[in-house]
Amino acid sequence: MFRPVSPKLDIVSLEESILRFWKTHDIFHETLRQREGQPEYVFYEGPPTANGKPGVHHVLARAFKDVFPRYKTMRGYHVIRRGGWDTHGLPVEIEVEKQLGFNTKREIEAYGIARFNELCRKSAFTYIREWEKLTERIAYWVDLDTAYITYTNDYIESVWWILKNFWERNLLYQGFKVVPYCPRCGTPLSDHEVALGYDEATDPSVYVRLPLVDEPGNSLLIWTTTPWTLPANVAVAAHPDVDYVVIERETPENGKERLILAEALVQAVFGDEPVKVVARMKGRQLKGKRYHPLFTFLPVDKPAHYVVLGDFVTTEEGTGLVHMAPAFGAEDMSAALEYDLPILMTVNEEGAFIPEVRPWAGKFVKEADPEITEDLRRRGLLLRAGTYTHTYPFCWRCSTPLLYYARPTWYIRTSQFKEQMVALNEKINWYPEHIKYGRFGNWLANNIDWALGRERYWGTPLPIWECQQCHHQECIGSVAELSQKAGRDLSGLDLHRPHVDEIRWKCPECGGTMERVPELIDVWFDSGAMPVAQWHYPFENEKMFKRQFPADYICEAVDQTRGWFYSLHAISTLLFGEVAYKNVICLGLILDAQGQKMSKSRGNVVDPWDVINRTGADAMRWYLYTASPPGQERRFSSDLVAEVLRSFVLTLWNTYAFFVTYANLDGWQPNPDETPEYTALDRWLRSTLHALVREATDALEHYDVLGATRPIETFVDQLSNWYLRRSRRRFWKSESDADKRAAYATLYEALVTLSKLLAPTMPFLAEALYQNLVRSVDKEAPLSVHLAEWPSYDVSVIDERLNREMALVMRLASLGHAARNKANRKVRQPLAEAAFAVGNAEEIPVVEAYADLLADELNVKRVRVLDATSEAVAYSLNPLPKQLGQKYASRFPAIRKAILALDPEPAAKRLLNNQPIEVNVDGETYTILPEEVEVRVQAREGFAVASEGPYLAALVTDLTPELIQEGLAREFVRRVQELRKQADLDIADRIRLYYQATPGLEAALAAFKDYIMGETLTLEMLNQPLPANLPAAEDTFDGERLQIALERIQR
RNA sequence: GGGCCUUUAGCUCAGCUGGUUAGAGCGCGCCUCUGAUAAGGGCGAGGUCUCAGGUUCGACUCCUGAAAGGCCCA
Repeated sequence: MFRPVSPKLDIVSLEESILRFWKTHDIFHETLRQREGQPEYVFYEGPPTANGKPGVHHVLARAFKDVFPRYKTMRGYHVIRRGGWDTHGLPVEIEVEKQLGFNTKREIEAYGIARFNELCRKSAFTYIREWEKLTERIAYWVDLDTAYITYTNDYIESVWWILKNFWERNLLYQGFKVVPYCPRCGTPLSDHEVALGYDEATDPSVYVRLPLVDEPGNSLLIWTTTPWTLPANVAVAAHPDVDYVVIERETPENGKERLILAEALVQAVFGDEPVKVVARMKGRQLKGKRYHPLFTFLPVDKPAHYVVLGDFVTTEEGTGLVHMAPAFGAEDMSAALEYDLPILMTVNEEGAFIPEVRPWAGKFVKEADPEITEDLRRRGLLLRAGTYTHTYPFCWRCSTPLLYYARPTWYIRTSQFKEQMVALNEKINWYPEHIKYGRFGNWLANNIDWALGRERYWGTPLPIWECQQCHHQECIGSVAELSQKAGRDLSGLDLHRPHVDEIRWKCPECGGTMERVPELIDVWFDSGAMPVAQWHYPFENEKMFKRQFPADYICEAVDQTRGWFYSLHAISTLLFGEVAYKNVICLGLILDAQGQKMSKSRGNVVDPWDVINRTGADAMRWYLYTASPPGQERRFSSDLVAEVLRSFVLTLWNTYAFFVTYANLDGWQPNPDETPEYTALDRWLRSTLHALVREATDALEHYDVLGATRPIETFVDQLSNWYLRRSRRRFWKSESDADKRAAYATLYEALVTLSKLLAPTMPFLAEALYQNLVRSVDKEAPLSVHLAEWPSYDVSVIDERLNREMALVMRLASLGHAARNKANRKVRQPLAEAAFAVGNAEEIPVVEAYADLLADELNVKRVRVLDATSEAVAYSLNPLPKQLGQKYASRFPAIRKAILALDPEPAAKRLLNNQPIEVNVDGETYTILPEEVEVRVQAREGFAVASEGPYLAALVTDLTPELIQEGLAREFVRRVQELRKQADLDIADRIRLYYQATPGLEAALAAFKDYIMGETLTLEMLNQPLPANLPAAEDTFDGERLQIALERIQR
């Protein structure tokens, strides 16, 4: 016996009970124990930070991460799935700062780094319970008990080992560079962090005059969107080869003025205003022209305020003359080095003007922009001020606009490995593929050195110590090495600030004090180091590390292209000259139902729990797999998931419930010793099923989740709405013969196979089916579907021809229904005959072979093929462009025309007899083959037909008295069944039936008494007045009146 | 400004290496079927396949350009 199943499905409580089952039997760990010693399939978990609640996008990533480890486990691999937590970095610090109400680094230092970092350590796991709950509920099997944590000493020590390796190979260096800098966080950002924070910004747009010293009345005209950098101006750059002009214009204030700018930009700057060009010159002729400085807050110790030349100057916007502030721009800095210009640092580390810049001292630079502009206006130096909207980088965490700012910082020489990183990328399979040479490939090809240093508190300290006196530097690669330097055992030392900062020793060169440099490292380096650091390699676990490197599979969203995907790749390339991962699925972003990005500020964030509690985790997972290709951004809403439940989950569930109900009624059990006598329908379903297994397997081998799931939907639809519908009678009939057993065996095989095919994607439903279908009858079977083997397919069962034939039969059945509809003949009314036309000779036997099936489906007494001399139709020819076009190319239109000009009747007859026809075009004869022309049929007047392409169904709609009586009998049966249902009888209950009917109906009932009694499980059928107190019904149909009542007969 | 992606029915998506009548599901209207079904079947309304050029006997599909949206980078 199978456990009885209700067609009503309470999905949420079902899933919860399966969670308990997995927990009780520790199935997850059992899947690992079972595969101990088998080949490894390596998966890396990209560590999330648990200081925020998990959202739908995390469910997306986790759903996709989960598929392949489960699948590979079923294929026999040992798949360690170690979780991980990213715990360091600014996001954590910012949360703690908020909690403490801090805004500046000074406040943190006053509070104490030790106490601050303790809070960070706790904060990193604020929502860990939420993460654990959600992870478990969506059945993402990952080992959180042994998860690696980036803040542990072991993890940090491994990171230090990597850095020491780089140090010894001279891959770490300190540079003074203009970097994107967050004044609020007080630290430079790496390029991939900058990449996270671009947004639309509206900045001032100001045109400023710089009067020339030696040519009174002439001014250089510059343009900038950052007025705050003007006090640091030391030069103006022109392009040597660009044409510049001196123009003369009227001014409201003082009559005439002359301005110098690029000729190409005159129109853009002055528009329709009439200006007169009074001179023209190349940029190089401007070189050395001196101008009056705009501001003189800081002294200049070198020559400044003259025109320099630079190739970076463009004429795409502005004036073609670029103002240079070396402290605040990369190009400005390189020009300053080239021309030995002074560098004016007018801004402090918090992004405010220093005291020397008197009018705006202490003011955040961006807030000073309007005042600076006003100051220039008052002094007559401002030509025009407006606004300019462009994309500008903001801090990815705190949204403060970044400043480009000259800072000393540490770098990794990744650019030296550019070619190797590009070459290794060749070995990685990217899904979708375009990322490989697109976004990721371009990023690698334009690689610049990795800015590693962070001037912050909570993170992996950069293990470089420097002598305060002679600047001798040493890099430390392990705790043991540090102990040795310090001369004491430091194995218990917390490797964070401020504790590591307190370790000092005597400089071996000069006897000064070695102190750690102040920087931490970029947290992306932490995550990219996980292949090594999760095992505390090379200090221990060497075997484990080697077995678990590189990863076969990783999966994250596209925003990790320059994040984790890059940090893994860069570190692995530099350290081992090897890829860190072989296959990677790169997921698109999640949008709301309107296609808008989900964000807290828009208030359109969907809480994954709302979806899970409504429709269950499986339906949510399934939606994510099937809705669109994984790399594409996708819309998401609770309603879309609910549709999955209705159309897919419930269809499958009801098929399953049907099977269990009838199998139990018949006491059917799978019997491996019996070879079922399959019907054509059974063979078709099995053929389709085995083809499905092949397709899903191939898809998963190629990391194609969509290709492994959508075909299952199609199959379930065919299973339920064709196989089962057509087989209902076989299950329903009372004798238990070979035909019935074959039907059970077929349906059983399909359901069990489905449970396995669904195991990686719908782990709950798969388990529910498996437990009842397999475990309840076979105690030897693996305890869980997730411990079972992935199904194999039998090529000999796959019969492509049978699949094509059945597709044709379905199509003809559909046309038959359409013809009935047009003729206004409901299906319950039997008709004498249905005749079909098909497009070519090969399809004719198919109709004959499936005549019984079609007759039953369409409720007709006879099925036949319309013959070529048929009564119902006229023929037309449809030359097939695919075949003929490819064969005859440009002659195709003429040949087509010639075919259409033929007399269709004889031509069609030849073609349907598989004979060629001939046409003449321009004196040449062409032989046209039967497969090159489709024969179409058209209805003649007065027949009930429906057609599509070459296919046609025609019905004989004349009714004989017998047919009418049979129709009445079926109407009667229908009413009785309805009443049985209303009376809440069991499917197998026998009944006594009372009826009263008008004469026409009464005669029909008498004629079809046996049929009726068999259909309705009636043991006694009494034409009597209805007894009181029994379930009863009355109805009028087809002009007849009927009263019925029934009672159950106790057995 | 550059790179990548997307644009097909009201919605979510198919449409294979070009083939002449562009499909499915959901939703809507009408009809129908049912002792597994929360369903199924049929018919209908709903499409300038974002736009403009080009290649071709033939373009949703290939090429060029443009537009809108998204992501990424300057």
